[in-house]
Amino acid sequence: MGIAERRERERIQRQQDILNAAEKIIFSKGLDQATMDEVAEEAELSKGTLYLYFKSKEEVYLAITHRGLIILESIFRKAVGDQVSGLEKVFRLGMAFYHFSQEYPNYFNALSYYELKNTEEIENWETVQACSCTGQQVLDILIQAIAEGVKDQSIRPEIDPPRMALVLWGMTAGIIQLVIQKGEHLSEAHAFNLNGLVEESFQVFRCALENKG
Amino acid sequence: MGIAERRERERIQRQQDILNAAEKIIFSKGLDQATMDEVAEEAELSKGTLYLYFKSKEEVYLAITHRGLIILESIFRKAVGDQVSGLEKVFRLGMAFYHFSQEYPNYFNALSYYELKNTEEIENWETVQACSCTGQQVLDILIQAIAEGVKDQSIRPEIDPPRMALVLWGMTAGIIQLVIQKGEHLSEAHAFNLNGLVEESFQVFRCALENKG
DNA sequence: TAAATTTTGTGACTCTTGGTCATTATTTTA
DNA sequence: TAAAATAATGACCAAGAGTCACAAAATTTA
Repeated sequence: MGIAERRERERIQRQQDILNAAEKIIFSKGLDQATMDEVAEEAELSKGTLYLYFKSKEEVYLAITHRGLIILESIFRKAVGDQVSGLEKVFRLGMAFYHFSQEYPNYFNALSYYELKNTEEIENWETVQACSCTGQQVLDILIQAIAEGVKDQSIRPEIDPPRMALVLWGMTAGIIQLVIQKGEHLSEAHAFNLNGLVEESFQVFRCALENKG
Repeated sequence: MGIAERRERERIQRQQDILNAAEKIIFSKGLDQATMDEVAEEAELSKGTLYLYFKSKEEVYLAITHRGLIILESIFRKAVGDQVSGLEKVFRLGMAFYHFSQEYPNYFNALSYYELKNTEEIENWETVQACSCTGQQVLDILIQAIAEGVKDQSIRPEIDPPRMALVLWGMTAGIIQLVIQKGEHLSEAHAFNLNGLVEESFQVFRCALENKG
């Protein structure tokens, strides 16, 4: 019988409804200011029900983070869709990450929060696993692009794709975060034009990767 | 009369005592788990007294962050003390930052937290100003090193010191954070040796900065 | 279809904790 | 030493995360 399946579908749907409500509240007021009561009201459910679907507020936010990662993965896949050199793919991934941060700032924030958090204590949570997994898939796309670049000789042969992928990821996340978090403050304090700083900073990578052989 | 001065000294001392207690608690249990009651007990003061010296828990942590920035500034000054090329100074600053993160991981975490936070709403706080100011001084050391490098021709002439300083800062913070936060997880999951990844990643900067003219 | 059983939902309640304030203690001044 | 100013206290409050005994709804059984 398909009742169990339908139940599962409904369960997933409820979870998504709750996440939609949570996003509305959290994205508008910020994680700290948002309360579970508000989320419950927005979702037209009682607070107790939220806790039937999520272990805690933390897990709700983690689930939202996972949504962000899914979106990022899809964006990354599109970014490497064209038939271009590995090196070019790496740059497109960098730009894609930046555009993601511009188009979905709230998801980007969630991601930064997640990367700052120590998830060791809660590593057994389903949602942490999911984030970990999707995060790895996203990283794999970058590793793959670098590996292709090494193969097609657009990227220097001595580059180790997994290691370089981590380096690029960390650095790109770092510079984007700097720009979007401290951007306003820096630009008004020093009449600093931050436009293009991210794009510009990708040039730093170019000569590190490019094969001039 | 020197009573006002002595009072001011005592006030500063109390603040420092409170911060010492707060560090003990927060650094051992983490910011979220640490309570103001515990801090008060550790400081052998009543909770109310804490609030005579700090506006909130947030400000206590911000003051701790400021301590970290002061330490970092001192480390940075030492790092550029020798008579070496500007380019070399930039690398020494990168390594100094990394060593700081290893020697004072709790202060580094505080810094990451601070850089993630949106301090716009509380920009008028004394402590935020202090962090902002010391943070700028730290950045100035880097800007100065780059500028020296441009002058002594160890760094390419078309590099704009303030912009490149931001890029290097963001990227370095990003890669260090990646390594220390996700390091354990990544290394056990993929038999990944993260040793030297930071040093290695500084090589990315080398060809971006180095003047081959 | 009606009763029994299982699943899902509820909201009043508890408990923790950041922050306050009327009161008390100490120090300085007159 | 009395009055005034300053510092410290801890009982108290409010807010919000998370719980649980109970209720409603859906499903199964008879």
